[in-house]
Amino acid sequence: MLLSTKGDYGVRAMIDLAKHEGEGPVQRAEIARRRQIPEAYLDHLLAQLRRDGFIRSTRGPAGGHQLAKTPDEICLLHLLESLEGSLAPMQCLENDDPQEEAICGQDWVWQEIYDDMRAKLASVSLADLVEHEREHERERATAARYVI
Amino acid sequence: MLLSTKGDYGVRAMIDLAKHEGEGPVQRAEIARRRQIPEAYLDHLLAQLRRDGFIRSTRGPAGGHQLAKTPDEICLLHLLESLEGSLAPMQCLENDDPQEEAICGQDWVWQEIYDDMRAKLASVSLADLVEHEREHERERATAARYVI
DNA sequence: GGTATTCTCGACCATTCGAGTCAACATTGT
DNA sequence: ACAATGTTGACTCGAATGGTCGAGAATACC
Repeated sequence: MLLSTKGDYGVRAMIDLAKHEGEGPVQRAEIARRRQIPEAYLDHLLAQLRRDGFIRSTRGPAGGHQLAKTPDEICLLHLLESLEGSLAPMQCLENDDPQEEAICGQDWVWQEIYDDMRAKLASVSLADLVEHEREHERERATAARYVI
Repeated sequence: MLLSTKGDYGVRAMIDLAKHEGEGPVQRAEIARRRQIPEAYLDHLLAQLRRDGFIRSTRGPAGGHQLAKTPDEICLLHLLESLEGSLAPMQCLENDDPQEEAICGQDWVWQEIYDDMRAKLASVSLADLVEHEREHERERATAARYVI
C-alpha cells in the first residue's frame, strides 16, 4: 500500500474544507463526522497541513480551519507529499544511491512509473477533486430518481 | 513504499536464474552471494516462486533452482504480484467496496495510476530485465576503459 | 548403506510502522 | 470567568517487515 490513512484522511479533510470555502472556519468535529475520520487522529493531519501552509486555523469559540490558498492552487501531489512524505514506490528510488540501483535490476521500470505517477498527481488540483465529487453526487441523485 | 524487500530480492533472484539459464540448477548460496540477499530469507522467496510455478527446484548435491518458463514468458507484473500480493496503491482499490470509494474522493485518480502501472509492469518481461542489465554492464565497461 | 549436499518447511524473534487515544495546555469570543 | 476550540507531545497496541534457526527430506556419490 503506497498510501496510508494519512494521505486518504488528509485529502478527505481538504476536500471538505474546499467545499465549505468562504463559510468561515470549519471545525474539526464537523470534518471528522462528515468524512468519517477519528477526531483525535485528524488533529495530527491538520497540524501537518498547517505546517506546510495549506490551511490556517483559529482557536476559541467559532474557531476552526480554512484553506490558506484557493483550491486550484493546491495539487494532489503536494498534498500527498506533505501528508505521507515521499511517495517513492521502492527504496532504491528514495535517494539516488547508484550502488543500490546497480544491483536492483528493476529500478528503471519503477522510475518511469514513479515519474508518470507524479505527473498525474501534479495535474490534479483540489478544485478538480471537489468538481469530481459534485458530479458524482449529481449522478447518484439522478440514478435515485429512476429507482423511485 | 509499495515494494518491500520481497519484491526487490525476489526479482533479483529471478534475474540471476535467467542469466544462468541452461547451466543447470543454481544454488541458493550462489544467488544470495551474487545478489546480496540474506540466504535464509531467500528460502521464503524461492518457496513462493515455486508455489506459483515460476521455478523448479531439485535437492541433493548439485541441486538448486532453475526457471520453469523461458524469460520472455515471465512478466514483471506476475512476478511482483506473486511476491508481494496485491500492488494496489491504496486500500479502497483493493476490493471494489463502493461505500469506501464514495467517501474517498481521490480513488478515481489512483485507479488510473494503478491501471497504467499494471500495464507497464505487464509489458516488461524477465528477458527485458536481463537485457537491460547486460546493456548496463557494457556501458560501465566502456566507461571504465575511458577512465583508464 | 552411509554420508555429504542441498532444498523445504514451520516456528520463532526483534524492530519498526500504522493508526489511533489521551491529557494537559494555549487561545479567544462572550 | 468560562466555555469552546485548537495544539502538542506522550503513550499504546497490533500488525507487518525482515529476518534467523533447526529439524527433516531428497538425492548423488562412494
